[in-house]
Amino acid sequence: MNAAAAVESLTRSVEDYLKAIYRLSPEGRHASTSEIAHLLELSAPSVSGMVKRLSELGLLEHVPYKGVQLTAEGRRAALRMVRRHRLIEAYLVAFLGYSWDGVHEEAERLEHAVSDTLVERMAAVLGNPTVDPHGDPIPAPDGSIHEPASVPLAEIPAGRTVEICRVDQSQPERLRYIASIGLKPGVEVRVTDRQPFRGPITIEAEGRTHVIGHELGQVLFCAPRDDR
Amino acid sequence: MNAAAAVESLTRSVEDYLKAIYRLSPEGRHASTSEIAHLLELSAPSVSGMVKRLSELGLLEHVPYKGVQLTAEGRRAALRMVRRHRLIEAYLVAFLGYSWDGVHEEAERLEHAVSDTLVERMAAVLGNPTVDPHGDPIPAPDGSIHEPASVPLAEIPAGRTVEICRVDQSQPERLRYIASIGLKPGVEVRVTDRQPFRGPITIEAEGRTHVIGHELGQVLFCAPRDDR
DNA sequence: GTCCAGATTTAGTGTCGGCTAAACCTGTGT
DNA sequence: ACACAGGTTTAGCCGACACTAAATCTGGAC
Repeated sequence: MNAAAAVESLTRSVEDYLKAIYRLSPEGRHASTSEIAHLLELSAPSVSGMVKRLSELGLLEHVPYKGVQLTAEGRRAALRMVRRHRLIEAYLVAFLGYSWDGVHEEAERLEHAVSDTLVERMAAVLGNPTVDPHGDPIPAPDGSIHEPASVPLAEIPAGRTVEICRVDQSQPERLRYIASIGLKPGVEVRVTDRQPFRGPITIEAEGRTHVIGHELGQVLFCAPRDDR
Repeated sequence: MNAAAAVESLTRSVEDYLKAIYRLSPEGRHASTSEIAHLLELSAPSVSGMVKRLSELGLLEHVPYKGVQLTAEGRRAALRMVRRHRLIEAYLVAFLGYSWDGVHEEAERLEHAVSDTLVERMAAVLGNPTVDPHGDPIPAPDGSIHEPASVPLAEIPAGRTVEICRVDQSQPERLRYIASIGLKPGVEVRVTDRQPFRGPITIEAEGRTHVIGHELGQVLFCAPRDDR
């Protein structure tokens, strides 16, 4: 409705909503009120109210009782936050001794406070990386992003060797466990055994053998490879 | 009145008020409502209201119509913010290419977002500095701070050589000018001439001669020295 | 001692962004 | 075809913090 809501000068809250909606509505799907509420740990009515305000600001499209979608404007703002978040994570891991399974919270607060200048300087000293420490792609300053194809480790047949390229970070405890056994993006993994019916998966990584549950296998993503 | 208002979990606003009051009330003096309002660029009634809330929180002592003073609790919180601010400035200058005359704003936002952990890591990689890029002392984590004695350049008699140890950063334009002619903490300066009646001061620094107004001479502070 | 200018506080409002309780849709099962 | 469960929205509320206008205090001039 309203024209250009300056992408800077959005509230901390608004930025969080946009990021959440971006995560929940890939490929033009709709994000529901309750999904957003759950992700942000807010009540459904609070979300309903904010959704109304944001759609009046022109940042999203609201179909009552169906859900919301980002407008181009909203998407730009969301991607800007994603870029910030992932670059901050990368920076903290590279230069300030953070472990890749624990940076999330710090980045969550910093992403609302840094200037564009600072973000770009961090990007520069990092050598303009294209993925963050969890293997998630970092959107370019212009908002372009390409999600490299990947398949969950749980779907790799026994006998294959793959490289972990991404780790789902939505469950912190799992993230910590994965980190504790040395699995992280870049590591080579050989699937030595896979039990049926969502059974345990046996893998070899860096010379050590681990048996992990099917659940964990759905949180680790590998680059699909044509070799052996 | 109230017991322990956790020093963490203060609002951005509250943190700004405490910092301002700390600056305005050295040595147990009182900060007036209008001074605070002016420094924070708020209306006097806004300050009055916040002062009431903060004194109910036990962070400051309010004597109506006279002014406010920090309590021990408030002082701790304020010093925590000052430490954050100055360490962030030092970090940005040292590692991210900021100039010492332009870091202030960035630090102003970041100081509210960083965790204690991050601040201490920045301090560590900096080698636990005791002064920031403007020469202002950085409070220790326990809140202790020692303001080294210093005198304005404007009061140094002609003929003396001194080292600049601190620069008042309250006027950004002056700060920029000072930086542009190469004057900064650590630089040696010889006062070659000083005109009476708040007249211009002639100095030599790093082989170059500058004539600066008395005003600028009050913004640059030097370590008092017993030598020549 | 009184008066007045200027500082301070109180009164009353507004916005942002949360909440709960209640009303309302919508789609599924029978 | 309809009822009902569960998700969604509306209504009404609250707290933090800003504002302006009005009332109030305080200290200095005379």
